[in-house]
Parts: sequence; C-alpha cells; structure tokens
Amino acid sequence: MNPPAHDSQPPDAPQGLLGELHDRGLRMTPQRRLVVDAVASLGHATPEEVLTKVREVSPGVNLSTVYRNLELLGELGLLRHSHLGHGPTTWHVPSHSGHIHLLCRACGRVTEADVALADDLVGRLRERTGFLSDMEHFAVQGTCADCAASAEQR
Amino acid sequence: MNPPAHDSQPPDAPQGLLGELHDRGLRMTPQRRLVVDAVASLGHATPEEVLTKVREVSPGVNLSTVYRNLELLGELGLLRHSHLGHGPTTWHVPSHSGHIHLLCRACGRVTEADVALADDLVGRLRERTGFLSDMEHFAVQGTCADCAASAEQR
DNA sequence: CTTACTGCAAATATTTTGCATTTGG
DNA sequence: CCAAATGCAAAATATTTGCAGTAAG
Repeated sequence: MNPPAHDSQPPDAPQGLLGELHDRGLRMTPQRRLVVDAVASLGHATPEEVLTKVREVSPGVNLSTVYRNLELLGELGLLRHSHLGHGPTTWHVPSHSGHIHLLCRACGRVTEADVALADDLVGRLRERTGFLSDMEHFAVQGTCADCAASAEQR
Repeated sequence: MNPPAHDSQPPDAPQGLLGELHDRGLRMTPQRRLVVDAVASLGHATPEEVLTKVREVSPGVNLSTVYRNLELLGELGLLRHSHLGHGPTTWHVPSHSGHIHLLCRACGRVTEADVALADDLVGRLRERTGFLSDMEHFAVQGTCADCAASAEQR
C-alpha cells in the first residue's frame, strides 16, 4: 500500500536516506554521505566536480566510488541526473528539480525554464501514446535569444 | 519578414550536396558519399553502424573518417544527429526528421512521436525566453505505456 | 563476523587529434 | 599542382569492472 513514489518526493528527507539504505541492506558510509552533500551543495555537478568537492573534505576518495554512489543513489531516487549535451552527466538532488534545461547549440550555455511550460506536451504524449515524460532528464537543444539575434544580422 | 531559413530544408536535394561542398571549397570524396548514403539508408545510425554499412562497399574506410564526415555534414546541415540516451550519438538525414524521440528508462526502447505535439512548448519557450527549440535533438526520457502498466501492478 | 563498500588499477566505450600520404578538382 | 581529405596510431574523455583489503552494522 505504499505510494509508487516515483514522481514526487518529500522536498527534504534527511532520515529517508538512511531508511532507504537500511531497507535494502545497504550502508551509510562517509563517502556516500559526502557524495550526497556535494551534489546538494553544488546544485548541478558532474562526477568529476563531485569528486573535487568531496576531496576538499576527504582527499582519499576515489572517482569510481563517486560513480558507484551516484549510480546507487540514483536508483534509490535520492539523486537524479540529466544529460545536458556532449559533456558528462550532471547530478542534482530531486528538490533542485522543476526545470527544463535549455542548451544553446551556438554558445553552449545551459539555461533553465519552468518544467510547467511542458505540461501541454507531457499531457499530449500521455494521451496519445501512454508515455510518461520526465522533461528534466534531457536538455532541449536550440538557439538562445542572444545567439539567435546575432545570427539574424548575418 | 523573410523566414530565417534555418528550420526547413527542401525535403530532398541531391545536387545541393555538391553545391554546399563546392561553396566552401570542400570536396566530394567516395567516403563522404558513402557516409551520406549509409545514414540515408539506415535511418538512424551510430558512427559504428555507419562504418559497418560503409565497409560493405569499401572495406578500407576508417572510423575517424566516418566521424569527421558526420561532423562536417552536420555543420553543413546535410545530416543531423540526436542524443538518445547513454549510448553513442545517432545520425539521420533531415528528411527523416519530424519526430521527437521517447526513451523509456525501464526497457530502453526508443519510440517516436510527432514533433508537432511540442508546438505549445516550443511556442512558450520562444515567447518567454526567446529560445528557439529543436525538439528532435535530444530524446525525452520517461516510462513507456507497457512499462508503466507493469510498474503499476507492483 | 559478515558482506557491503572502498581504493586502485586496468579495461571499456566513445570521440578526437597529429601526422604522413593520397587525391579531388 | 596543392589544399582537402584519408588512414593509422595514439590520445583524450567518460565510465565501468575485477579484485583484494577495509569497515559498517
């Protein structure tokens, strides 16, 4: 009778972390906590950036540990990741969600837009194909206002 | 009031290929033509798949040549690519466009939906942020109808 | 104690680059 | 001719995996 728990999390659940881990026979290690904290404080972060942050506190931590923890925490729904382009995956906490990423193909900058702007698309996709969309996972590519302006006067 | 001429190509332009190349002092090599042909016949193809197809005709062709040609033909607008998930980039001819890719996070399958379903989103993004979206470049992640159904009965 | 977890090194996957040689126009 | 393009090998980038030792509960 537990809710499917896959579209809205409590905005903040510090003890949910241990609960989720315990339920699966997993452990709370210093490295695991540091990875969560790093992602939470960085907002969006690549594995490499997470490692750098983690090593400020604990220099011995290995990159593969970061990858393994990001992966695992992602499976547990405690972290999420997005693909913002050619570069590496970026990770964030679910509470940092709520926006689509807009990647400009010209200048490469990533901006954010309210995910509610996609409600129409998400609704149509669900109606027509039954597909339940997560608009936050992939960026939308295009041309930002600035780059469109400079392209126009060419 | 002229359309910026960067969103719709003539559906098929075989001599446009040579024209585009000549205009930039570029050449039509056998490899280059084979890459275009391979992408056209494969629909969606990764660089590796393109290489395989190309080597059916010309076994000596190198993977880096494929990459270089995909990149260049992409810049010329003669090919397009999409990012469909963790795997490699996939390439297609512009005439094969017109759809959003829907990537199921559960089963990994990619389905297609009419890009017009995103007109509302594209319009809102343009109005609010000036961002000109290309919905075809990145997939939309989510859960397909089949996987949503099996998840529900868990 | 048990086994999940870690660090380390090596492997894998994808893409890019330097350079000597070939070739299209 | 000669700059564009290719093939080859090596590097760069992003991620995964095997394994022996460490540590959480």
